[in-house]
Amino acid sequence: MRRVPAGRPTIKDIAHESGVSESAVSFALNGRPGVSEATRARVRRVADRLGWRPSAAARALSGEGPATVGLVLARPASTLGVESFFLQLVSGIQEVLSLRRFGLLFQVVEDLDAECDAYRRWWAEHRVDGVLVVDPRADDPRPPLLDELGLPAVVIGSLPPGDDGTGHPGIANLWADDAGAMAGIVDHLDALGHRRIAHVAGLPELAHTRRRIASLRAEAERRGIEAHSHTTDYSDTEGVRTTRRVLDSAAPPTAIVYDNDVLAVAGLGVAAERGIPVPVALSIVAWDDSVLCRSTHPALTALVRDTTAFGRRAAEELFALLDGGPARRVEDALPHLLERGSTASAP
Amino acid sequence: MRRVPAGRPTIKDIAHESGVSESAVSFALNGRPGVSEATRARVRRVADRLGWRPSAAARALSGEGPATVGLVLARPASTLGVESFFLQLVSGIQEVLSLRRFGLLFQVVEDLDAECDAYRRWWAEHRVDGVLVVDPRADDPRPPLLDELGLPAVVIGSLPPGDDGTGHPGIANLWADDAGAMAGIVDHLDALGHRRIAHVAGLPELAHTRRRIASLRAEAERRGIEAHSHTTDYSDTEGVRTTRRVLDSAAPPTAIVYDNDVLAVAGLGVAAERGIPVPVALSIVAWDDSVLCRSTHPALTALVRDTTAFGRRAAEELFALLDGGPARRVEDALPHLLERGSTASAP
DNA sequence: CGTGTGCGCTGAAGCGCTTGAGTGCGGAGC
DNA sequence: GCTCCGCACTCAAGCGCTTCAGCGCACACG
Repeated sequence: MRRVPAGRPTIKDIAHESGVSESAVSFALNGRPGVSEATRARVRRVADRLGWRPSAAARALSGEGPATVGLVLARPASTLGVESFFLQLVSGIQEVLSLRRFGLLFQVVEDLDAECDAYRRWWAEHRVDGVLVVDPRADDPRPPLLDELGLPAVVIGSLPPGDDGTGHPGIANLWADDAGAMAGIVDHLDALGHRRIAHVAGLPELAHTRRRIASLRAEAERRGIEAHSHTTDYSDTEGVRTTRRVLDSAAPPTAIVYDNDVLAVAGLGVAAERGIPVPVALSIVAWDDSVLCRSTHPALTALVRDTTAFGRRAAEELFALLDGGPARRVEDALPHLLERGSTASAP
Repeated sequence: MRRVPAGRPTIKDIAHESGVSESAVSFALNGRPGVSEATRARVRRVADRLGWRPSAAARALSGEGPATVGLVLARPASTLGVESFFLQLVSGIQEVLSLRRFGLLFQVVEDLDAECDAYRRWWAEHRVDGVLVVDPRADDPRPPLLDELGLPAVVIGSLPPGDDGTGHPGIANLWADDAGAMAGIVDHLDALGHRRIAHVAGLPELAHTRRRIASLRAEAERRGIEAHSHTTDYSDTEGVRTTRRVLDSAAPPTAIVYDNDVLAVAGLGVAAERGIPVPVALSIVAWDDSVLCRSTHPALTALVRDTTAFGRRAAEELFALLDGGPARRVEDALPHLLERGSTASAP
């Protein structure tokens, strides 16, 4: 019995072994016409036996593209690492990528400029076939950049109010209905009798922050509820500070909506520190569920969405784009509010 | 003025433009001898002007390696996404990788088998130069596999008790002194008068869990303190359940050490639910600091380490290995205990 | 003035794969 | 029996870069 050649086998080895040319092997293994079924089967068998895998580099060089998708997370180090959203998203993305043996090139950077640099570099170095863009924002420089580079991309998240995503024909968009979700929260709080609501929001430049703020204002106005939004940088420090300020105001809210789990937990901490009973004197809602929301006492009422599925859909959309499909604008399922122990009737 | 050629410029374009051969361009741009300084400068200028970047694929194909490092995170979906440790580690890793324009290929998988598959695939497809391995465990199949594949690797984290890391010559190790850190915690609690300590630990198969458990037992025995460890899967659910069980025992502990921030927050929630005042009646220590530990009320006393620096050192160690250095075994700085409001004298 | 030496550069091969242009051959069609 | 066609396959070029052998030239040396 012949030994498997040392090092990784190449199609040349397979060609040798099965007595056909390299091109025949290539045809056979890629399932394209030009070889008989008998030959195809034989070649496949030999390839399996030798444990052959296509060299990503060689494929990339000869036109196929590097079979890799890029993802950049632009977050200052201080806010890094606690949000549940992100790894779940990645997990979903990879479920889909792995079906086609695509890799995920991942980068964490400090700011938007660095993110754009990363895209440029990946493009210039032929490192990715396309990218997934998170945290869309107002006046976002990334869609025009990616359009210019001709790098297929899916923007994950709702676009800023007024932007319908048609400006950049090469860029697809998978959006969550932040406005609708906020309306649902206000609905719930309204039904509980809350008339003063505070909203501790995330970064003001993010599109979804703007959508939520706009939706809160509209909904509150419609119902004659008093509501104010306060943006933060998502850090616990600002979560604490903002919560304190809000509670110190002349007419403090009876309910606070937090834009993520970390902020909500920080807010709950402030309530505990002040001896304000939750939910009796104050209701708390967290946007995005996570382990955290379940761990606190009381557990937090949270807006639940299937982030893994969200990631899956984003990756599918990107594949559709890579396969030559149109850049669509797709809406994700509406998240739902899971009532736990942190919301109750207004005092 | 000549237009920049459409698409990405190649060294051929540069060669044309600057009137030398492609090989001269290659020499010039890679800083190797064989070209005059004048030519080198000229070529560099042209390359800059055209915005040239080496094609990762072409480089990879011609011997240089793909300039990419792999990292797999094997976690069941349920435990995913809340630990602060991970993204910080990645952030540190990338600070170092970016210095040499290396990319990070990242994968999240369900279990260890899938992780090994990922390594095999990356190796076969020439996708990575080396990998970083996290969560070392007892009877870990990964070092022998990577050794066999000849894939340079750095194992991040302490090896299991009894394993000195010399078994696999190609694999470096960056370890944190979990035993020493645990000793420091016991020290602190002992000084506060605690005589009954519980340890809500992580996954029993992980090496650092074993080190911590062994160290706790040794330290407690030495001081005549009663101490028990209880392993969990890191989930909040088990954190809650284990804390309840521990507090229900005949002689409940006066201090609990949690193996991560999520477990600790879950534990604090149980205390709140039962009306047990922290730290008056119960002290809580969290292993690994994070936003979470600062957000709760009271804030959690935590074992602080510089995870970003840890990541940086791991990446440096991998580069050293790729540069042909020996596979070393390096110890990271000892973490320190940051006292916050969750520890006090024993009741 | 011839030879040796090293510098600065060129030419060509090769990495593993894809792909379009052939090539040989058996069978259908007249 | 000849042409024509299409199938199954081979050949060779090319993707962008590295690298090694080699080559001409200026200069130093005897």
